Amino acid sequence: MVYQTDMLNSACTVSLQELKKNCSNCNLKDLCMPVGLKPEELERLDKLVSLRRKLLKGEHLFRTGEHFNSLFAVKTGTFKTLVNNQDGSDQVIGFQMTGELLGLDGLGTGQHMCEAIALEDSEVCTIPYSRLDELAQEFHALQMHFHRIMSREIVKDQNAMLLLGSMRAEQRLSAFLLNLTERQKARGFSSREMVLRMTREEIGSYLGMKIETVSRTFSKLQKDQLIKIDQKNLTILNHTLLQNLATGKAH
Amino acid sequence: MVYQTDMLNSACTVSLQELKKNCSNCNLKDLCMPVGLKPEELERLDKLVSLRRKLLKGEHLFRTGEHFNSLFAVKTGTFKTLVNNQDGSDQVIGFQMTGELLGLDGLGTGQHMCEAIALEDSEVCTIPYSRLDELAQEFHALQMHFHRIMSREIVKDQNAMLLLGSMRAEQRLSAFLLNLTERQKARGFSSREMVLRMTREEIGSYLGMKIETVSRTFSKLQKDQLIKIDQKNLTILNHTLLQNLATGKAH
DNA sequence: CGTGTTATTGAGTAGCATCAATAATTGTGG
DNA sequence: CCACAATTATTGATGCTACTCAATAACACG
Repeated sequence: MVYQTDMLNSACTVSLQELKKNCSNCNLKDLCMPVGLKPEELERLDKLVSLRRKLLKGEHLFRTGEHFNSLFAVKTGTFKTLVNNQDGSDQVIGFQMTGELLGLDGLGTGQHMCEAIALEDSEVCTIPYSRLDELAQEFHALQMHFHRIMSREIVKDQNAMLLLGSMRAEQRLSAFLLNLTERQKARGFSSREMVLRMTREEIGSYLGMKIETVSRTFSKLQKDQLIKIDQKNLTILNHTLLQNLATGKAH
Repeated sequence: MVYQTDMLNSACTVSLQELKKNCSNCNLKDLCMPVGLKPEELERLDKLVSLRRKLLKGEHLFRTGEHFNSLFAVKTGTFKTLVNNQDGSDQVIGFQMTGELLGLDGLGTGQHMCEAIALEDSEVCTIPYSRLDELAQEFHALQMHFHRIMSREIVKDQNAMLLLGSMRAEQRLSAFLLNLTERQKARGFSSREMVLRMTREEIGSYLGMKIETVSRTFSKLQKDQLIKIDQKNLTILNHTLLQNLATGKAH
C-alpha cells in the first residue's frame, strides 16, 4: 500500500530503484544485521531480506513450538517475547525495538522456544536462516557479525538475570527505564522522554514483580522527582539520581 | 606433567597416538563441540583443540574485562560463572559441567563480560576462536553446530530468567536440583544421587535467594521426604513430587 | 588442633504479594 | 460519535515470604 508506484511521482521522496533495496538504504543499518558489511556484501544481504511482514498490535510473529525457519529484524514498531511456563503462565523475557533481532531461540532445536507478539502495529524483515547461513559461509564479516549478535543476546540475558536475582523493586524499575531510554538514544531519539509501548503488567512480568508493585514504584519515583510518568509517557527528570538508584549507588 | 612420555611406558594406559588426538577419543564428544561431525572434520577439530589447561579449585579461567581469545570446553570438573554488579557485588549466573562451553559472552565485545572460576580441580580444552571460525567457514556442519550451541545458551538463560522472575524459593531450588541431576544423567551418571560442587551461598546467588533461605529450603524438602541432603551429598527420594513442585503442579 | 569458612536454625522484620475498591482509558457496536 | 463494556492503572489494607540479625554447629585447611 504505502509503496505503490504512483505514489513515487508525487509526495514520496524515494526512487523506485531504492525501493528494491532493503538493507542498503534502511536507516537501521547501523544497528541491525548489516553492521560493518562492504557494499558488495550488503547487496547480497538485500536479496536475502526481501520479505517484509506487517503485524497489527497484538498479533503473533511466531509461537512456542512452531518450526523455526527465519530470523526477524524489527523494521518498525515494538515486540515482546514470552516464555511459556509449564504451569500455563507466561513471562515476558524481552522487549524488542527497531533493528533488534527476533527468533534466535529457535536455532538450537529447530522450534521456537518462546513467542513474539507485536506491542503496536509493526513491521519486520524476514531473514531466512538457511540463506543467511549460506551467505555467512561466503562472507566472513557477516559470519563474525552474526556471532557477535548472538553473544550480545547472551550477555543481555545474563544482565537480566542479575536484575531479577539481586535487585529490589525500585532498582529494577530504574534499571529498566534507563535501559529503554538508552536504546531510544541509540536510535537517535531523546533519552529524556519516551512512550512506553508496554503495559504495567508486561513490565511487571519482565521485572518479576506484580502490577500493583510496578504502579506503586512508578508513583514513588515520581514523588521523588526522578521521573514524570503520565500514562505511557515517561520523562526522566533526574538521570543522575536514577542511575545511582539503578546501580545501587543510592545512599 | 601428567602426559610426560616416560609415563606412557608404565602405568598410563593410553597410547602415544591417542594422546595426540583430543576430541576424537574424548568421552564427551557426544555432548561437546564435535557433535555430529564426520571423522575428517573431527580430525581437523583435534588439531585446533590442542591446548589443555588445568585449574585448581578456586582458580580463575578468565576474568571480566579480559581480552577474549578462546572458548573453553570443560574436560573435567565444574565451574561457576559470575557477573560483576556495578555496586561491587557478584552474582552467579551459571554452573558448567563436563562438555559445556565457557566464554561465549566474550565474543560480542572482544572482552569477557563475566568471570569463570573452578569449583574443584578441573581441566579445560582451549578452543581458539579465530581458528574455530576458520574451520567453521570450511565445514558447514561445525558452523551449524556452533550456532545451535549459542542458541541453546540463550534459551538456557531465558529459562533462568523464568525461574528468577516467577518462582518461589521452594520451586526454584527444586527446579535447580532437577536440572543438575538431569545434566548428570546426560553424562551417564545417576540422576538420583550426586555431589553438589557448589556452596549454599553459590546456590543462593544463582537462585536469587540468601544462604539462610537455601539452607531452610533444603531442610524443608528433606523434611517432606523429597530429597536427602547430607552436606553436599544429594539424593532425590521422590522425583515425581519434586518435579511437581518445580513445575508448579504441586497441590 | 585451632582458625576461618560454611551451614543450620531461631526470632523479628521489611518488602512485596494478595485482596479489594475505584478510577482512567481503550475498544466496540449501535 | 457516543455509550457501554472490557481492559488497564492506581491506591489502600492486610498477610506472607524471604531477608536480616544472631547464635551455634560442623567442616576444611594449614
